[in-house]
Amino acid sequence: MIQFKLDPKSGVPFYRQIIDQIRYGIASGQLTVGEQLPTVRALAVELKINLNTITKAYKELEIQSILETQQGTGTFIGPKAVVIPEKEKNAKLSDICQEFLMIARSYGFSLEEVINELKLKGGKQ
Amino acid sequence: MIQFKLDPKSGVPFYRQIIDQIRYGIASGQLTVGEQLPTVRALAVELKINLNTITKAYKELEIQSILETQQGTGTFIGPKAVVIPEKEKNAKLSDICQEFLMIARSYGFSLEEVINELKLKGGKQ
Amino acid sequence: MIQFKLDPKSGVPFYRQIIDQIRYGIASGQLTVGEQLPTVRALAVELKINLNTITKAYKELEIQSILETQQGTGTFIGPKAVVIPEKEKNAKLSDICQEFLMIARSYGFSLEEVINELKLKGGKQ
Amino acid sequence: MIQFKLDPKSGVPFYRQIIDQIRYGIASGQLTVGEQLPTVRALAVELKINLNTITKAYKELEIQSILETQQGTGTFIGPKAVVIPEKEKNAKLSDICQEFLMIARSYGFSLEEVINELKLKGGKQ
DNA sequence: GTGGTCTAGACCACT
DNA sequence: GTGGTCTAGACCACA
Repeated sequence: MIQFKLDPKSGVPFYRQIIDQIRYGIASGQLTVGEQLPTVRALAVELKINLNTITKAYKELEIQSILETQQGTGTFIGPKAVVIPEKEKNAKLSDICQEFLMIARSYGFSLEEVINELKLKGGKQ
Repeated sequence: MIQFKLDPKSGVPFYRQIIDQIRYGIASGQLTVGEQLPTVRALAVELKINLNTITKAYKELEIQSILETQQGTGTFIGPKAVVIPEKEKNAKLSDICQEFLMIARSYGFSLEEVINELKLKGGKQ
Repeated sequence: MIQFKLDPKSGVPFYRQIIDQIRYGIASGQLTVGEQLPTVRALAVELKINLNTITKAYKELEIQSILETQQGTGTFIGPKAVVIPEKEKNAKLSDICQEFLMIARSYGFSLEEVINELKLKGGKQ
Repeated sequence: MIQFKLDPKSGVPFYRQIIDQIRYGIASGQLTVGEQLPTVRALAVELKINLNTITKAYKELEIQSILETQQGTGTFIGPKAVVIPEKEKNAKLSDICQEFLMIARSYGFSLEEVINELKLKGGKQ
């Protein structure tokens, strides 16, 4: 199971927050292959958002072969969910670090400051 | 002076990329107080993007008192450009680290991987 | 007798897969007029799917006069099972070929590729 | 450019028909890399369907790296649009042929009948 | 002008 | 009950 949380102030669209949390849930082992996700309706009620927004998030993950849906049955973590090609993974890591550094530096933060803050936050969880 | 580069694939809007690069230019000392920036027109031609996009970026930095526009003369780095309140700075640092960690984790990257990559990238420049 | 197989990934609904396999069983001579089909209950257990799904498939074939259900006895291949009006048959052939071509082309397959693959597969059985 | 057509009777969802037609347009050379697609609004008016339906189709193709969208600018055929891994392509060909044969046979059509019909239809276009 | 997101609500298809 | 599709309409963000 997994506890979803939405932050309306973040500027990140709801459906993307859901996608990120599911991806993180899988990567961190909270969600396991074959596990059923909350139904679109249940999650819509829980998060107090529209049903279509949940559908959109699930759909995108299905296209990416991370989720599998069976109409009339439910939505499940797909078997390929864990597999991320090493190549693609490294490229992605490089990408997001690059962008993050750019932003951090634009505020004048040094590499040390940033890493300290990350260690602080990272240690908590 | 400063060399602007735009990446259409990054998902970061053009005007924000420009803002980030100017802020970074100042923080890193490439841009100094009083220095003149390219005219909107010149930059629009150079980056092959719409004039309004540049205007929007300059305007937002002007609101933040980082740039100063003199009618008919041009746009300059303002005197307050370097000053960022300590309080605001820490909050910002926390914010961007928080979001970055969330994203990194959604791809399954560990804190160590991320920090290593950052050190690698950070050392180069 | 006939061995049913369901493919959840195909996108084709279960009840339709069952219908197709029964129709194919008849057309290929594996199922003969008067033969008894598995009970809905038995088939539901065997395929590990809901009882209603089997019922739906049988019911649709009953409407098409391909199956006959005798209360308390079971479901059988009806005597009209083999008869398909020539007109309807040609229209159907045209329909399914049309749709198949559209799909094949959307993936960039040429007519030759498709026909070769079909001959390959068709020869096996 | 490309001429879109929707068939409400086909049972195939609108957004999927659009996806198929774009894929086919690319595969057949009617749509070339970098070409701009109709705006979501324009296409919605042209096809007399809701704007969201077009958005959905474009979005799915964007996730598949077939289209690229720049907010405020438009939607374009992406550079990777033509590249389909040979492996994946063959698997797909096998898949769709398999399913097609199954259906064709369930109606009692022989391999010859089917191939003749396909040649007939395929020759026209 | 472009696309992006979200809502409310409807109806359909499948299990 | 499950998910799938579509509409009408709104408001936002970007160029």
